[in-house]
Amino acid sequence: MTKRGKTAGAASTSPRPALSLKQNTRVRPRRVTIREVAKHAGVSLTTVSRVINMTDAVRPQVRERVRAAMADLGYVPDVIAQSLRKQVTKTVGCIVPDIGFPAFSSTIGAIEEQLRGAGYTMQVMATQESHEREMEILSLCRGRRFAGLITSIGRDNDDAIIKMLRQLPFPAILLDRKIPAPIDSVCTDHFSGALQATEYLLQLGHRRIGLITLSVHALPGRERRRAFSQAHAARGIAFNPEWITGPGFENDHAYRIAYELLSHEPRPTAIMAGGFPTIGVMRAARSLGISIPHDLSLISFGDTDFADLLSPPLTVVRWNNGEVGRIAADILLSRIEERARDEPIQVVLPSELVIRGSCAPWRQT
Amino acid sequence: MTKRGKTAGAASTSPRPALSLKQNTRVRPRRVTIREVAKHAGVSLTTVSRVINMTDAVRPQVRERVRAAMADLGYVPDVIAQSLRKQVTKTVGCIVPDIGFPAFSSTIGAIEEQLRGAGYTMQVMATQESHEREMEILSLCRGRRFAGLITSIGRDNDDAIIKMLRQLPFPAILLDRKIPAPIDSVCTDHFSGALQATEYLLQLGHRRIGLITLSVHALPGRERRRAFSQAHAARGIAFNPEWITGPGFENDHAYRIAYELLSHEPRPTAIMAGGFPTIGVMRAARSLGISIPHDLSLISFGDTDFADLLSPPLTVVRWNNGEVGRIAADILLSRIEERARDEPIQVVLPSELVIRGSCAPWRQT
DNA sequence: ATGAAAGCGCTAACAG
DNA sequence: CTGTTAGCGCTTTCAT
Repeated sequence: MTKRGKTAGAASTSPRPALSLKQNTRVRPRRVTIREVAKHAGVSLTTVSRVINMTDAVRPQVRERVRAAMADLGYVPDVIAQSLRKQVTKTVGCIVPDIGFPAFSSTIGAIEEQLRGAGYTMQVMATQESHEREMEILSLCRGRRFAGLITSIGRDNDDAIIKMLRQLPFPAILLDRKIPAPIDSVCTDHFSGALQATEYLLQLGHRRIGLITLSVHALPGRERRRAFSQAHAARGIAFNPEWITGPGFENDHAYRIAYELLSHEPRPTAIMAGGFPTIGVMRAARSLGISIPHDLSLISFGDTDFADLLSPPLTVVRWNNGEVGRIAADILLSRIEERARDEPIQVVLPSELVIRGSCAPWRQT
Repeated sequence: MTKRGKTAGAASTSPRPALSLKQNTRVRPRRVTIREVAKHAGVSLTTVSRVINMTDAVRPQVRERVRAAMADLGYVPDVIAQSLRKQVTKTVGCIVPDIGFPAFSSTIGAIEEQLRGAGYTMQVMATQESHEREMEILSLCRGRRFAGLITSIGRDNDDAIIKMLRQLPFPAILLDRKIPAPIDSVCTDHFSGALQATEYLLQLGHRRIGLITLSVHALPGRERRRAFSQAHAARGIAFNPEWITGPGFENDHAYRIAYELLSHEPRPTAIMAGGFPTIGVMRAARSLGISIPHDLSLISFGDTDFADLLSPPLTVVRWNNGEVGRIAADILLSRIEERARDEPIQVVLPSELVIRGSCAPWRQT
């Protein structure tokens, strides 16, 4: 940690440090209240409140006087006080496992944009995939009077979490998760994408396919496994359950899993892996001298900007994370503003296989 | 937008839709107040408040009674009311140009983690690089009673922004920006990284180098330009100012710039580009049949997980965005809790050249 | 060790 | 159209 302090230098010419060591302290402007604005404009609080909220007619002349007073004094209404009084906030909570993780950050970005457009702000919290943190955060949310909550909780079959979610005093919407409760959700159709991918590999002649994806505790993990099984079953092909595995979000975990998977014979001739894990697989393959796609075919769940610049260009299952966020925000907003019908809204967005260069036909062995 | 509604089904057996269309409405639990807890425990509000805040001694027996009442009723203190009363919030604002942008999201992730550890939450806002939005957001922040603000404002030489920043009623810290005001900041030493990169290229014999980076309105852009010039000057080599250009954060903008740069003779024999723009350059080079590193050397500002998996593996200037966020959060926290000395704290973190395979010696032409 | 009362800054009846 | 008044849920003197 390279810290280089830097003295302000302004008063550095004075011979001795004066008594007040605080002379450099930036004096923070005190907050101006509605009361002072009222006095300055020669009206009552109510009138000021009215011009702020445009809730009632105010004589134009007076309104301008108040506006001027607000500008003069640099008045900005205290959102905290407003929220307390109105008993509502314009803040939405957003809980994800990891903010820095690209899939989440692009979703979060879209959510923020959508919320902001509707006059809401967003508070983001990361669970770091810890159940404990998740509970902590959820209970914290209860106290925050959020207008709503958008979340991709870690596992969707956790009773304690589900209970907390149901008890929230505001609407919530799930991202890529499904729980046994009447709650809105926006999911990607990971089943269909994984099905296409598996079938493609099977068609190419692969008979030993590995699957690295989320655990069964999250919808995408379950759906991909289901698609994987179904595609195999449809052709009467058996698969090795040991080749199905679910890593966390950490980077090198996938590397180790892939290394393990690829270093025992017989090894998979093809692997399908989550976006991040794919990088681990590529690295493991390189370490082991396994060439893609000749010795190993690879499909990534999730497209990226650079996927076509890798060598070979990555074949992927593609969907739109931004769209997931945007739609989730829209639905939540409609729920908050009670524009939505009572039934839970469940949206499923498509995913598709994008064939590039990381898969090759498998010579029968 | 594929919306598939789904009826709740529970009451679907009833012959006629009953009068209450709202029967499926999830009844949101009403908020429990401190008053009810007090009544339930047979004590006064004050006592309950005391056990919440552990601010005064309460007889253990009574304390347990209150605790039980809180648990029974599912009481969670109203943070809004607490904030209003205490005149402080435990929320920090965070403003960046784009949340989905990897460099920012990893910083944001680290900030959130650090803040959460100290009991703070974070509100993120994106400016989308719009000056107007920036002003809007900044003024919104004033009203939010944030405990502090962490921001990477769009341009650091904008008087209106600087003025707003100074007038904030809470401490702020800048990320990779420097403004003429006594304000804390955490920056990466982009100068040194860019200097190493330029010198490396020059050493390899390149005499026509292009630079694609942020505008001069942001510190990194200025520092990289300065390093670029200095390295050239030190060797008495001239450079073409038209080959220095600053794109926005959008993806294909860089592609167009690079395409332009590379399609006129004489064209650069080497390009240094920001992280995202690098992808655009690679794509442009591919479109034009220019091979890297043989026909064009390439250095990226900013490392990524996949940089070594590209072909060729990307030579980059590397620094640590997470560290920037963590340190910024720490400093802000120390400022908020008034543990910091009065002088502005300016931290500069190192950057370094990581040589991989995307640069080659240039045959003299 | 506990309680009563006075607000934090603002909005929403309710009168004029 | 404008002002007076009563809180929102909580913390904090100040008494007891």
